[in-house]
Amino acid sequence: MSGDPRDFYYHDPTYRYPNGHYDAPLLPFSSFTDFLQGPTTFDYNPLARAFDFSASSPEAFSSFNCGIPIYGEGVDEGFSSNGDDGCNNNSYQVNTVGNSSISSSSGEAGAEEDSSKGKKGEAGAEEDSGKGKKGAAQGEDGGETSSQKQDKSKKKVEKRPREPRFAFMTKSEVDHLEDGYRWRKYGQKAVKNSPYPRSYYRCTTQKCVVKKRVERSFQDPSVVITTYEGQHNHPLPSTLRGSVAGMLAHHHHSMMLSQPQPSILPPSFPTSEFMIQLPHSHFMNDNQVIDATATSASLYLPNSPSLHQQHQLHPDYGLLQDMLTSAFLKQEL
DNA sequence: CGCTTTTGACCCGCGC
DNA sequence: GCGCGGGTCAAAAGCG
Repeated sequence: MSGDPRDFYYHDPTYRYPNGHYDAPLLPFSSFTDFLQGPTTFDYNPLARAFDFSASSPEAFSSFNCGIPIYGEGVDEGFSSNGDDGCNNNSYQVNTVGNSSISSSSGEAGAEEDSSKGKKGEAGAEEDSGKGKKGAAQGEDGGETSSQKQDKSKKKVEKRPREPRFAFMTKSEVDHLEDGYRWRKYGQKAVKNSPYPRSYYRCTTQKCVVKKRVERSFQDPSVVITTYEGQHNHPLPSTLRGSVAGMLAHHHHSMMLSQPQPSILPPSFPTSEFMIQLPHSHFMNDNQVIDATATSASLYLPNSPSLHQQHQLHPDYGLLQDMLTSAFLKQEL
């Protein structure tokens, strides 16, 4: 881990990496002590969940951030660059609410192309990706392996576009936040320039290809950066209960049924729902900070103090959604 | 016993 | 072509 200077840069939200990536903006939120009862959690699907649910864990986190990274238009490849350059090291400097400053490096590395490495194992699931080849390597059979490799290289399989990703930061003592879904960890890697590792999780539901990465910000160890990729194709596990599950499931459901503009990436996360509505340019625009407490939420626009607004928080995060939407629209004006 | 986590090896794209 | 770094695989270990 040496540091690449880039890691410490402030990334211009509008900057696009050569690969086409956008730097993602992050929206910091603060204190929902409400549910915060848990140290945990929440992370995942964004805000929505965050807002309410979480339930299970009892600790509290004082603030969380949420952001969307990317959508590339080109979906594509973008992310894959793992290389050193750009992608992974993106770091975002986010405004902070109160005094905590949050910044993260999320690397968005994304590199996942789906197919890449073959997936053999779980195979079942994805049909799609198909491409996979198995990890030949692992085996020792050289022959096949090599042939397989050739195959791959020769045919360029088109990689299927990567699922939209959604990242957000959460102040939490625990890395893995409860979000209502069941996940299985399938890998962990050291993060460049960070003492904290990044963990990779996959949704355990069959045929669901949603993945998520969890890592702790090296700049602010109290912050956990969670990146979701893909959309769940199933309801929340019934085991999770309660309102949480119910709400989430409900929400999720409706989202799936109503995806208006496919072209724009509708990530699976509730939050993304409203994010999608925002014009890119503005959305990427500077850092917006949202401060939410159990009873109210505020959106701070660093460059426009006057836009600061407060709203009552409802049990239903829909309100938050509205708040965010209107806030962004205002900013636009 | 079944599922999850751990963990080292491997794959792959990219820059040099 | 090589090395780097992110992401994934899968055998082994751990856990309830």
